Amino acid sequence: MIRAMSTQSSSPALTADDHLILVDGSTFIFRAYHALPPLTRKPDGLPVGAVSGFCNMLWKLLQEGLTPEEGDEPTHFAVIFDHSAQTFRNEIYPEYKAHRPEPPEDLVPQFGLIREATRAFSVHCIEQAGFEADDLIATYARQAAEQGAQVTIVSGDKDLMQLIGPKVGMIDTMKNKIFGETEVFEKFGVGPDKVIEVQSLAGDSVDNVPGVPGIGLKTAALLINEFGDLETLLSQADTIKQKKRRENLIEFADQARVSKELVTLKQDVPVETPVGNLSVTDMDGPKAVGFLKAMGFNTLTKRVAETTGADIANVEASEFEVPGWDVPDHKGRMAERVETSSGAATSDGTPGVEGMMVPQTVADARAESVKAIAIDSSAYETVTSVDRLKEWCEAAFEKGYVAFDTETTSLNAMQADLVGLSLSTEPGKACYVPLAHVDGEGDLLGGGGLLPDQIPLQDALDVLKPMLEDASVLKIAQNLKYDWLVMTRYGVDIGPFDDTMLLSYTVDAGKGGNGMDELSDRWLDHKPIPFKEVCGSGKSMITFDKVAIDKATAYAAEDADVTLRLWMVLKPRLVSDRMATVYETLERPMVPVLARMEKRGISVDRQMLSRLSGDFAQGMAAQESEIYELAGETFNIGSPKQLGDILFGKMGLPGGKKTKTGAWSTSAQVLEDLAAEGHELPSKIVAWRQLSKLKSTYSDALPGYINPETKRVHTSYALASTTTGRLSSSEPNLQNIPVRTEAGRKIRQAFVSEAGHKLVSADYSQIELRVLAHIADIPQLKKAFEDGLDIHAMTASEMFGTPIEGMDPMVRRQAKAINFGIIYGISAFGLANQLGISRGEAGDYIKTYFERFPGIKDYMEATKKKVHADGFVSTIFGRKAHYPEVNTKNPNMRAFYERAAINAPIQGSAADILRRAMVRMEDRLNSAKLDAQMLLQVHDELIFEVPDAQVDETIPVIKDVMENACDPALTLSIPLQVDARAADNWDDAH
DNA sequence: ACGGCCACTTA
DNA sequence: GTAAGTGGCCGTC
Repeated sequence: MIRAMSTQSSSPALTADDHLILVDGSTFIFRAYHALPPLTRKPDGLPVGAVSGFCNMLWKLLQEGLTPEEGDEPTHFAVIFDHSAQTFRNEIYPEYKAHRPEPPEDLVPQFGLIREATRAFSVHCIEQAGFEADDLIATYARQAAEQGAQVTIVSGDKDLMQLIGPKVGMIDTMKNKIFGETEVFEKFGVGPDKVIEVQSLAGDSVDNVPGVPGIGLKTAALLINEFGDLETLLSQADTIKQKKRRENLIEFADQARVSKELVTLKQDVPVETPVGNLSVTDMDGPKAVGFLKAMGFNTLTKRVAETTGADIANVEASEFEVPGWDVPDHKGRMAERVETSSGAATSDGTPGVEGMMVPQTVADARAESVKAIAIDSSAYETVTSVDRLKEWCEAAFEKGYVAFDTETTSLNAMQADLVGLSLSTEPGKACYVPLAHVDGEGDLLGGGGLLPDQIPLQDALDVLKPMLEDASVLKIAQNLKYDWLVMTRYGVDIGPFDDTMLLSYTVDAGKGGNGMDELSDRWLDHKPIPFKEVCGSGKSMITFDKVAIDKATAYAAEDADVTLRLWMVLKPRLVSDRMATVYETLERPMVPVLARMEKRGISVDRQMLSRLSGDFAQGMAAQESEIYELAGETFNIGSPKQLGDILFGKMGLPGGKKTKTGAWSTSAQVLEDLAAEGHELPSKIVAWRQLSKLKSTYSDALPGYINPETKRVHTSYALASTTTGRLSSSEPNLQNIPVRTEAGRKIRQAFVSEAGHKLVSADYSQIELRVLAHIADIPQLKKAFEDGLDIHAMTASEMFGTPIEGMDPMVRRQAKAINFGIIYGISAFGLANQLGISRGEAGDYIKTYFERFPGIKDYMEATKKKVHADGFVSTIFGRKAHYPEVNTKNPNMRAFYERAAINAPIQGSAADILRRAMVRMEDRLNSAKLDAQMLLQVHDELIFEVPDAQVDETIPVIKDVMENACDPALTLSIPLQVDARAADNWDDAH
């Protein structure tokens, strides 16, 4: 039942019985935009997230009023908007709000829609040229209060707090917070009547109100409480004891006066609509329903229809134009059109000449506006007081987002100590908070004492932690996994967040690197200060804590500034390129998952590795003496050049392949061919090299990665380093631990579980071939997987007509090589090499294969066609892999990119599936009350550490998550199969 | 000290 | 034939 709304005739005067509600539309729009997940209208991708938030808020307000109590229903109601950026304040102070970036591109079309929404709900929609919404609110509030009516301002904007009084209240419906004198006092340290005095001293970084340097909210309140008001303070400034404060108050007195004008809301705007005309009117049900229907807000449409009695079926969705939004289905593809215009996209991802002729992409437009504000690394603030740090956090809360970066003593996050951190809330405005800088000069004299003017670490963390963990502030970082790992060691659990590296990777994988310096150059035409310019490089490199604080500020704050700008440029591309789901399901949630895996690490048996190194050395020594004897001299076996001279020069053996540089190749393949001809030396070289590799890369190197504190090895996973969506692992790479040879498996045996635990390895069986069967839709392959057959034997049987039972292993081996070849984008050349057959024979095999499985050929041709036309290919979950140079004229390169493009959807889809499993795994284990810990990922395998007693219970859960990882987004036409085993070491579990 | 090349390891 | 990372050698700076 709709609340009684009097349609009283507009009267110029209000009475004590009246209640005026003034909704601050502008700040609400921004809050709704940032607080709510992005939402787009179904048919055309029109962004409507903020509109939805606004409508829900307005409806709730109209339905329920401000509080559950009766009697405060409004008699007058209006939503007030800002009209334009330029106001009388810019005449007083041109820099006012100058640092404010352009609104996000996907918010722009929503401004008009929200005004439409207001009118659709039959609510007065007020705006006036030359005045901010705040001034209109101030004027209406004063007029209504003077006439004795009650006024409630709906806003979270602190600038409106100066209006609070006996008749004027303020409420923040989004945070469900009522602002009274107490809250004002908490915020400003003074009552509402003195708020402007305090603001004019403290200034406002968000609106770029200058204030007086060195005076923050705390000091300002102190001074105003002592002197009463700004003018009294300024006239008696010479009596202030603190030298710097006194000087600043005298020097910047006029700046304070200008600030006061800026923050004082104008209460005498010649309003075009008199306050008496703002009376509440009955809602026009069909009108509201028509609008909501057009927006596609099904739930709210239904609710409003029920309440107003409008008949949904009989109401047409209203029609209106959205400036800046083209014909449906056009806009969403603009970004791709830039790419598809042949030759338009250059390798660095920027549109070429033709790109200028099509509508600019959202990101391009945003890049232009972000670039317009200069990057000046000398203009950043060094935060040295807790008060200033609090103000920066306040700014982050105000904005709802903040760019964030840590500076540490090491590139290795697991052993990096925090040195400082930087924040940025708007382009051009960033700060650095030094925390642990030491004297860099005196290290020879045993110096290294903590430098002065740094906030004690714990004090800073106490201020930062609530903000970094608050759900209403989006933390923006470049490669957040690093900062997450650092901060977690200081007890801070960062969230929610965006990662600019992952944003770039999501939309541009394959177009180039995703490092900050490269992205900055690509999108902002700006080269940030290189790290080596601050810390040096190589042997003379210093740790960041030894860097002078002013230099550190320039470098670190610039990183935060650049990160924020990159976010502003890249985030809209999720919408324009329709990649939001990929980012939100396959990229962003991987950050905490991988961070926890890295943090856990895995245990390796140091003594076992040490023994192995000894064994390998012995084996190598035995080979060495025989090699020298056969060669007739000693030489460096590890030098391909010297080895080539011996083999192909001195000994006169026939050379096989040549390397890229023209030298005779000494690859294992060549040496094995020579061995097959009866030569003794080459096979010994091969054996020596294998031992040498095992020793240097694994048994010698791995112990050096054991973290002294945790006694475990912590690899680092790169989320954004492959074109296909696979992860990579480094320092150490735990994705290439030997498994093929007996000697190699000894290394794997050194990866062990803790006492009382087992290692569980769970791997997908033939996941890439299964994905291929699904994508290319091959009936025989799908049937074979459904029936659980030996896929390679089935392939051989299909190709050569031999029965599966009693099949020659060599025939199966050939079919297996062909299956793998298909995944790799097969060529006769490659297959011939792999199988040691002629190019002609290999070509015949491929021909036969294509005849038996014509769908494979179709898939390959379609993929090649697509990559040439679009410059990218996609996985089954929509991840893109770009090949910007696929149209090169060099036939070899062209074929190479084509093979890569054929492989990418297969490899990438498998990678997506495992990512989905990983994102869900921890929750599923937790809710099953299992203590299994996910430790490693190796492309088709996950390794867990599981308490002995829980192994049997855990394995089915792991298998279930992995085998059903595609649900509910997608149903594969083949089953996924996971094999899992438990053992005390990785080799036995595998 | 750095980077390219070659070799070897994995999925 | 796809996708990665690391270590030793060796020429260049």
